[in-house]
Amino acid sequence: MRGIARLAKELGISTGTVSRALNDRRDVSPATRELVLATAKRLGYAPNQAARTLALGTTRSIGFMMDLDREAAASSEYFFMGVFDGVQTVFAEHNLDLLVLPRPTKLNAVSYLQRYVSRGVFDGMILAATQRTDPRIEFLESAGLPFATLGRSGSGKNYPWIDLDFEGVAEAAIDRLVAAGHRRIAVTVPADNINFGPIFAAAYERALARHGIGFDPQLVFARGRNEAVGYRLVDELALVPNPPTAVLLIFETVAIGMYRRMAELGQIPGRDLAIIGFRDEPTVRFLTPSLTCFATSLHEVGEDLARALLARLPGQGAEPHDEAVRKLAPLAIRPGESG
Amino acid sequence: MRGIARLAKELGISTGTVSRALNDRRDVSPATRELVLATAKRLGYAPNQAARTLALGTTRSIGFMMDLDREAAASSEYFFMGVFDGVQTVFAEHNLDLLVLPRPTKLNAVSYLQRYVSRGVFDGMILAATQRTDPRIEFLESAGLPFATLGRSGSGKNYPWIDLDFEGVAEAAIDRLVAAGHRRIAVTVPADNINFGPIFAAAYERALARHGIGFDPQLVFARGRNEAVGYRLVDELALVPNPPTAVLLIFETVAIGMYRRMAELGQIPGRDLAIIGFRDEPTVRFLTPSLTCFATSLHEVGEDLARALLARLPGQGAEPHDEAVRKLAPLAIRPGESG
DNA sequence: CTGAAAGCGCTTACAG
DNA sequence: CTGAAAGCGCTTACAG
Repeated sequence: MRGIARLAKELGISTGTVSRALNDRRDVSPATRELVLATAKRLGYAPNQAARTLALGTTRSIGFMMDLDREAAASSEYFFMGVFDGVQTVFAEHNLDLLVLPRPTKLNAVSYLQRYVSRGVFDGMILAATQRTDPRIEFLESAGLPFATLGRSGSGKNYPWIDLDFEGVAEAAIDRLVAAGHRRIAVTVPADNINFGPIFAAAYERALARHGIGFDPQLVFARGRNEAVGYRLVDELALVPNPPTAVLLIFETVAIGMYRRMAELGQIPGRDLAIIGFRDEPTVRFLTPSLTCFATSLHEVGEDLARALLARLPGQGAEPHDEAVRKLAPLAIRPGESG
Repeated sequence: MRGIARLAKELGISTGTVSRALNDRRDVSPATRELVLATAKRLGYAPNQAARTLALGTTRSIGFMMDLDREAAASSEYFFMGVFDGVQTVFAEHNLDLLVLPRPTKLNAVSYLQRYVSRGVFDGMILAATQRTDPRIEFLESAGLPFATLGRSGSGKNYPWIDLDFEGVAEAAIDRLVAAGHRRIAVTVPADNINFGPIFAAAYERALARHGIGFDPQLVFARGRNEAVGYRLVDELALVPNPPTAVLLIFETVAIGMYRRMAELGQIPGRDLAIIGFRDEPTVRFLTPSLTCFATSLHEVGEDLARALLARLPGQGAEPHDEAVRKLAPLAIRPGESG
């Protein structure tokens, strides 16, 4: 005999009563509740999750799908660490577990998701690195599983999302560069179909327009996110006719490669070329001259994401047709010497 | 009516037969099997995971615990992505799911593990970043849950592990540096209690001894893993009495900061200071002069890890007292210009 | 406040 | 080859 039955036998009471005591129902005498809890502790009892799920119809666990494809991920492992931590801060208060789903590179995203969804493994799901059109979103909507996304998308109807304020970043960066006298400002954008690519590019163009600066497609560089990109970018920028005097980076790690190439050329960021990065990742904080970039709390992004999903979960007093939470996480400029 | 009962009703047969057909038992007529599978597909049926687990006593999912603490993680950015991918390659053949458990920074590692283990959520567990003495290992052994670790440890008795061949790296690196005429060779080691720290340090010392070079504690730098460490390290090395002419890095990312500081000082890696890094992460591949470092297949490490665990799972024809798999993943030197 | 019983959705001896 | 039934370990109306 095992599980709750063993406890019940040990105590000479029914399993029903043990269950009620364990779940803190009020219709149990304080005495038995004490006794049950003490015995459970002594015997190291914990309720079997599968049995609980089956009886309750709820798993209390949430999946967070993560792409193993380095390029598709479009965020570093460190990025997610902060987010996971934030998500779990909120989940802990609601007795929810976070389980991360690392999608193998050779598996289709939707089939991978489906595998879990159809078997009822999760009560809800979080998606990251949303694409311009994202079949995962359509799938989850049609499956009727509550979900929230880190990033907007052209797909889907009424789902909650949290996203970084890419528009705000582009605006603040361009304002700062223009104020410093720059008129030829390049920008890097992602090379893939991640949703924030066009958003960032459009915001860049709008910000320039506000200052009466025309858009020059030659100044837009669709590139990846690693240091090697930055190393090459320095030379590429110099080759543009009427070369830019400043560049705004969607991936801050690119700055590391730029700094090194510039050092080799005897150039100094902020003097010979203005550089503004995106997030102030620990990985770029060591750069000198200090990199101008933007601070945001990944922990808070995670918390917001958790709350946005929570509001969609049944039993949270929310109607399924209530408007979903949508929020842009602000990024505060951290002025540096690079631009 | 839902689940298997709905299928059974639809087909006018018993749930038992449906189950047998679905699970490819042979005591089902080919005709009914076909029919059941077709109907299941048409209705989008997938077996409820909780019910299956409860009936079978097995979850077919494996947890991979990951530390969210950036320092405790002690692996570079993309390290785990490769490993996860490899693990899942093997798991896929055995119908096992990999779920990653991101331990919140403020939660004790053992309590976090226990939360899942005691509720029977996983059939097995994988641990990474093993510590010199690692309570998680003792806990899992006492709980009797099959597990494997990425990294050795002083804790535990007979559990399978896969580890990188730190000894081989130290040896090959020192051989190469000594052959190039270096006698004053510094080394960086982790600043925390990760298990490979002392292993690497000892191997470094032994390798020097083989060449008749005495150990100088002033040449050992216990440091973190980021670029800032490298940026400072260049100056710290120069301050050592009778300064080293070469340095071996346990964390290759440190090289990025070193390269930048050296560029500022007009120094060239490989000419003014020999540098050998550890793994050839994509993140250091862009460095010029090219960094001498070591290649290993994270995908294979993941596959080995999966197989090592698999051998401990019940029903794999293995006895619990069989000797556990223990394997050092080889790293092949990639000679560069830096040292 | 407590117990007996049904039910969650599966699987699997056991008959036939 | 198939069906009826028990069982996996929980929870929760329903009686009392």
